Order: sequence, then C-alpha cells, then structure tokens
Amino acid sequence: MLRALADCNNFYASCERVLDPSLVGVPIVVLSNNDGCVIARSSEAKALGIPMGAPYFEVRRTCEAHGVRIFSSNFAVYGDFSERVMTALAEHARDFEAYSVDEAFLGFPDMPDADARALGLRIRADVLKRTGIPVSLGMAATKVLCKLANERAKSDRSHEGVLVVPSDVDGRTAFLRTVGIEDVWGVGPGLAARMRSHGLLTAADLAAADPGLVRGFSGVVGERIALELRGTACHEVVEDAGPRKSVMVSRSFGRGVSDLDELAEAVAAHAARAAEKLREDGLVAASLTVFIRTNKHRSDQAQYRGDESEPLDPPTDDARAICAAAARALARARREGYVYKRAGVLLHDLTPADVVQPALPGLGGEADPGKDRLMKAVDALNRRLGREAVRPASTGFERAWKGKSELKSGASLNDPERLPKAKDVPKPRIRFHE
DNA sequence: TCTGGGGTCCTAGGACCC
DNA sequence: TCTGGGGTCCTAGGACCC
Repeated sequence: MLRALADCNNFYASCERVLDPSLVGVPIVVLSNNDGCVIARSSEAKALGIPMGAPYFEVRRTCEAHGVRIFSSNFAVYGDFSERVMTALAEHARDFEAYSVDEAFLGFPDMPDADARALGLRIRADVLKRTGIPVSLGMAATKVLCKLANERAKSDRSHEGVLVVPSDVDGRTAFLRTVGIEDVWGVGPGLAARMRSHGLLTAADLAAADPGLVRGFSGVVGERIALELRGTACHEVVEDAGPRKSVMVSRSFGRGVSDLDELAEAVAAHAARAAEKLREDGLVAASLTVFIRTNKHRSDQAQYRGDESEPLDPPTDDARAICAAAARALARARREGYVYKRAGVLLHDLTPADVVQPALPGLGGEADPGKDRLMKAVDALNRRLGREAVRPASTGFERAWKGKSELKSGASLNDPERLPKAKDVPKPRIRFHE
C-alpha cells in the first residue's frame, strides 16, 4: 500500500509568517518557553547557521546582526493552525494518522506508484492554498521510508516538496545508499554507534542485513526499522492511537528557586493544569509523580534530582485531590540547600473516568457528589475567561517563579480576522492564550 | 547572567509463584 | 563440593521522537 508522510515546513515559523505576511523572505526564529532555546527557524534563519535547539543567548548576536525576527512560542495559535492543516490533509486519504503537531501519515490503498507524485503535488498545493502553510510529502510503502523521503523532499529543493521512493529493489536501494545510518528514523546516537560497529554505515546496509543478526544486537526496534527499509510494513497508519497513557506538566523557573513555599506554588499550578488535561480527555489517574531538578548547566552549583510518587485512591481528576497529593510528594522530594530550576507533575495509570468503580462506603475515598459539578464549572469559566482565571489558591499570587515569554507576536485567536481565510475548513474551536 | 516540554516503547532485572 | 526450571508481573531507566 502506498503511504505518505506530510510534514509542515518550519511549522512554527510558517505560522508566524501567515499571521504577518510582511515576514516573507525575512529570517525568523521561534523560541521555547522562557525564551530559552531555538525551536523553529525559517529557511533564511537556517542559512545563517542558527542551529536547532541552540540556547538563545548563544545566537542572539547573530540574530541581531542579520535582522532575524524573534518570537516567543505561542502554542495556542500553532495548535489552531495544526487543526486546519490536519483537516485539509485528512480529506485526501482513506487512512489518516495525525502523528504530531505538524506531521501526519496518510494511507492510499490501490494507488499505483505512477500516480503518486501527482497526488503528492496536489495535496501540497491544496494545503498551502487553504492554510498558508507549506508542507512536504515523502511517499513510499512504509512509514520509515516515507520519513526518509520527506526529509529529502525538504532538503533538496529540486523535488519541489514531494519525493516518492520507488518500490522496486534497485530504485529503493539507490535512494537508501544516500542516507547515512544516523539519519534513519528511529536510529539515535546509541543505535547508530552499534550499527556502525557491525559495519552498517548507510540505510541500504541496514536494509540488506540479516534480520536475525540485526535483532541480536539492536532488539526488535532495530529489526523493525530494517524490515521497514526493505518495504515490509511493521507500522500501520492508525487513525485512533488510543487514549493517552500519561500526562505531564512541567516548566523551568524564570530563576533559581529554593524556598519550599515557592516550589509548592509551582507544583500546585502544574498539578492543577495536569488535572485539567485529564478532564479534557475524560480520564482519571491512579497515581502521580512530582519531580524537581537543579540547573544541570550550572556546574558550580550542587546537583540534585528529586522524584516522589503518590497513589491517588480512588483514581481521580479532581484538582483538589491531585494538588494535595502533589504537595505531599513534593515535601518528600525536596532537599534543603539546593537551588531548583525546574519542577513537574506526571499523572499515570490513567483510565476512562466513566468506568471507575464508585468508592465503597466505609473503605475511605468516599465519592464527593459535588466534585464533578465544581470541576465542570471551573473548566467552563476558564474556557470563557482564559486559562487560570479560576485556580486553586495554592497556586500562588506573586508567582515569582514564572518564566518569561516576552516576544510573542501578539497574534491572537480573539482576533480571528488575522487568521487565514479557510472557506472549506470547519471553523476551529477558539482557544485562549496560555 | 541566559540552556524547552511532552510523549511512547522496549529492556533488564527483581520479586514472586509453582 | 554439590544447590531446578520455568513462568508472570512490575518497575526503573534507557532510547528515541517531535
């Protein structure tokens, strides 16, 4: 079966550009939370040698010298663009899987190879017209091959954004010979080193290797990659990935934090947001973990990582119960005498909220009949008035631990006129800024 | 001075059982 | 000195991804 990976080009930078067309041709960089790291670059910014993931302070001088426009990330807006792109893509394929915020796998049963490129070009043109976002497509028999083709479609402009990997062995092998083993999807630094030590230097080498041998030194993960490179699909295009298995909310602080009360505010805020995500998905959690970290980049400071878990019995989505458990876990995780830089809350053992057994009277954890109504009211208010309009008092008032995000484009979903016209796309749910 | 956040899957090893 | 052989389940941590 023919499959495709559609991936937005420089997604966040492209979003900013749609919102402000005067940015076309101008180098753009989008920064992570806290304005800490570079997480997206326009092609002009890449050409200036600004690396992905670079700390902003390291590239600031380069940016200033070349008039690079800098943006704090605005995930609410990017999420809205993502919905539009996904809606458009999904119309073109029978099988559709939204893989990440800016990527989707497509499946086309009964599509002859000969028609693939024309199809890819049509999809690309349609998404661009309807959303303003340029996408590239890699097309092949398997997901791993699609991924490699997509990367080549992006990096080599002669392909005009669409590359089809031939399904015959010779054509495929010729392509795979041009892909280094470390550039294969799923092969990270560790696996790449092991592959090289067994003489596998290119994707073609891995495709030609004996699967049993590959399994021996790289497990089923490596074996599946090898099979996919030969055109044997191990990963289907699945519409419904199933319910999520964990929820995490974490942030770096704007500065170092030692004070327990201040840590507790941050942890309560993360716990409340995590509980909110849980309710958005109709799930409850049976346990949580709180973690706190010192600044690993400060070799002059004592290092410590604290992780403590706490059961949630009965499983719950109640912000109050989750904040209380998080506070208990934090008290155990924290050690005196360290400067912390980051805190987070993880919820795990998630199950659908509607199949949880009601608590038995007298065994603890009695049901709170007002809980659901209270949480629904809080969620409704926050949807209308903006995130954290109503929140637990334990999440603090001064909130000196918060990081900065000073360079937002100012584009707002409260101002839908600034978004691209998308006549054929269902109007997206309007969400508020974080 | 300043260094992101949120996931999934697999494996190894221990606890426990018959 | 010699000291079974499987199983399953769970967890922590590694590896990788966007």
